[in-house]
Amino acid sequence: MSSTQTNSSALSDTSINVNGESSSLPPKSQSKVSNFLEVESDQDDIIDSEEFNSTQNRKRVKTNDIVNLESSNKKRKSINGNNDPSKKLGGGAESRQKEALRLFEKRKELPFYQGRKEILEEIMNNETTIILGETGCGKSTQLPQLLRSNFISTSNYKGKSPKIVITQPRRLPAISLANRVAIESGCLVGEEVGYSVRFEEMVSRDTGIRYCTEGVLMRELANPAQNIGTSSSSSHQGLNLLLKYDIIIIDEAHERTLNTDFLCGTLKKVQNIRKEMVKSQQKQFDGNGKGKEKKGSEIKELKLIIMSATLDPGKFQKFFATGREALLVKGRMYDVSTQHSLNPVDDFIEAAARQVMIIHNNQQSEGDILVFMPGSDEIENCVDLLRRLGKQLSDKSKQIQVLPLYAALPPTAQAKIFTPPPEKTRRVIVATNIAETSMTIPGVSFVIDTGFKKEKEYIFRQSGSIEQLKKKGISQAAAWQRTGRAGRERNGFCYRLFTKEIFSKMPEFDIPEIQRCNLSSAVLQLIAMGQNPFEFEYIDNPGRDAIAAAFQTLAGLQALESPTKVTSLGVDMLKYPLDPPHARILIASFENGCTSEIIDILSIINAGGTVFVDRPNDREEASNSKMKFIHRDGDHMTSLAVFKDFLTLKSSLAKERSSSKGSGVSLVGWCKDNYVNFKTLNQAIKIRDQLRELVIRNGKQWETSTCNTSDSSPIMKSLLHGLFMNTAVIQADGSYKQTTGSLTVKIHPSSVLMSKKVPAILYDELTITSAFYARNVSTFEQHWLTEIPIFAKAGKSVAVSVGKGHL
DNA sequence: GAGCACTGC
Repeated sequence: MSSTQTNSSALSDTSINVNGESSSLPPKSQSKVSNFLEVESDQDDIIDSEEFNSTQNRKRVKTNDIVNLESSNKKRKSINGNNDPSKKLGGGAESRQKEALRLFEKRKELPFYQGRKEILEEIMNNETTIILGETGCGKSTQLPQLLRSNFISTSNYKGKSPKIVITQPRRLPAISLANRVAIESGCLVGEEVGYSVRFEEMVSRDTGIRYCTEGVLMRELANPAQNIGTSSSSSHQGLNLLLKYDIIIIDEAHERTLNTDFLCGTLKKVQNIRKEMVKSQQKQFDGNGKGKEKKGSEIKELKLIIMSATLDPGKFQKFFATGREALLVKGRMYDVSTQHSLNPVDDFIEAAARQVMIIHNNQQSEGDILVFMPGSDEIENCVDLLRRLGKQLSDKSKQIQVLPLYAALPPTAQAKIFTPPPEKTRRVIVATNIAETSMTIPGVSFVIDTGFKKEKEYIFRQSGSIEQLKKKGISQAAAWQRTGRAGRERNGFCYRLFTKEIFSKMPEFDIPEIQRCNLSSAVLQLIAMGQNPFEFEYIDNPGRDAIAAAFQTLAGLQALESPTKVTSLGVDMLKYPLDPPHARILIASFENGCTSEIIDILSIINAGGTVFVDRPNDREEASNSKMKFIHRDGDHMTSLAVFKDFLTLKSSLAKERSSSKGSGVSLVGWCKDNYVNFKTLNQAIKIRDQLRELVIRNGKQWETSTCNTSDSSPIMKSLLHGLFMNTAVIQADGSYKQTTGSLTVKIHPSSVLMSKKVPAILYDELTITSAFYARNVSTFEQHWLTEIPIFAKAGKSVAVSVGKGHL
């Protein structure tokens, strides 16, 4: 039995197929390729040739494909000669309406549109609806429009269209979907259809459909005061009831990000509170008979819609107690034949390369090859091997072009996958998980899956958490997701470098993020919302240990007055998009007079990359170049020095440009020459701007820095306020011992302090590989620790008692 | 003297 059948039969118990198609599966085709034997399809609806032709147009309006969306926007941009779709397009309202009307004909062909009646009815009749939408069914673009135009007649809305929010796990889809739906609706982005993501917002008073990232909505839930013009009744013990929205859609819920889970739990609560409020409001109106007068401030119930890929909907059904079947909407995907390795593979890099060459040499059919690897190291090895093999191909035969793809690659290298390959060349892309969900690569017909990924693991310790990046086997769900990448444009093949038996023993789903990450930020938000993290309704409980660890961190940071109440310091910490320790550092900088420098340092840390590029090939040149930036106090001050030079050059280049004097120097060029990571620093600028704005909005100043780089003590003292758990002091033998724990830690070789002997160190993170390595390290004076509350008070009992006392 | 999955506010 194929896994598809397993999957589908599981679904048939719990879902209604709204397209009215038979749920029985077509017979599977059989074929033999190389050492693979078993053949499976991961798609129920194999599209026959007639259907195949008729879907050619549909592909252009395929909704989940962000690359398609982008390219369709780009086309539009070039037609109108305008690079910003948010600005007015060349044509006026009339031409937009025309375009919308033309697109409407295409939208009607989407599976989602065809099932709209059942979908609408289910949503109207239930407070929570779960929709399982296959790739390409159009759910993310069509559902909000459908609700906006068809929900008016229901009694709740009294002639007004409902206000809708739809969340996405990632920024790019939120923006792309808003752009797409704006075009379909015949409006400009920010009018009827808008979006809000970090650093960017396009919404107005008229916006009826708002796409946003999950994090944005989570922040909104925790910040009742932030909403301008909302009455006091809109919040409930610190929880924003989101009264300005009628319907909230959680899209891509199957991804189970930390925010997916916290949103589901919190929104369920909001939904219940609003239901109670509607009831008591009704009683009040019935009592005094003045209901009509108060119509303006009338509270409405909240409708929730959970949309996910076709995975097990049982968890969501149980969690929301819908008592209803989930709606299943068929998609527009092509058939993918899946084959497993007959024997276990011992060298997956070599096996993957060999399989690439077999496909390249044997297959008649067209299409590029996508290989999934766990990490960059394996990718570079595989790319080297493939390029060597590629050189052995005869000049007459079709060639291969091999490209690596992972997040740490510079943008120019990443962009190569979107350019057409050379003539008579098959492209081979060797990628990490980035190609599983974050990036859609065009032209792929073959997937080779090693079955591995890398994942960060947290080891919670009272003395501070330890991180480990581990190579792990993937889940069955992830294997199907990878398989699906071969069937986006035509029928495809997926070769799994693991046996069918290994597959059957893989976990069915990934462990949700909430069960494997640091919860301190989320727990602080929950408490601020008046919720008890130990009693919060979780889809999957993160466990008492993880919650207790978060409590302990927060207590140490003085963010908690009691397990159910946040201190004013804690309230201040929530005002910034930073982890609690980092927020604490920022707040400490207000008193230490070094906010400008601390904002810069925090921006670099949070930019999600290294300051210096580190490639094995040019390590010596890089380390020589690094010398000129080195600050004796450690990595934080060194990063700051690089950032300051970067910013100075940036502003002088901007001045040059305005006076049209070109010096030929570029920011990117400077970064290259100095082995500095442009992507990291550029991202840091964005974060810096946002933090500066928030500091001012919260009545503080960042410009009045009183410190200079020769005396970094105010900066170090500020860092210590957030990182006191991450400190160690030197021992007689030159090793470092934790101050809050008993581990012996080493300074990571990437640190400027690596071979220095300093009395005490603080660090951003502790990782375990061949030893416990402290990364991003600075030195400080040990006696400063007495200024830190938990060290000042006798022992470390404060943090522990709050963490443990209420378990 | 070492190995760096991916997001997001």
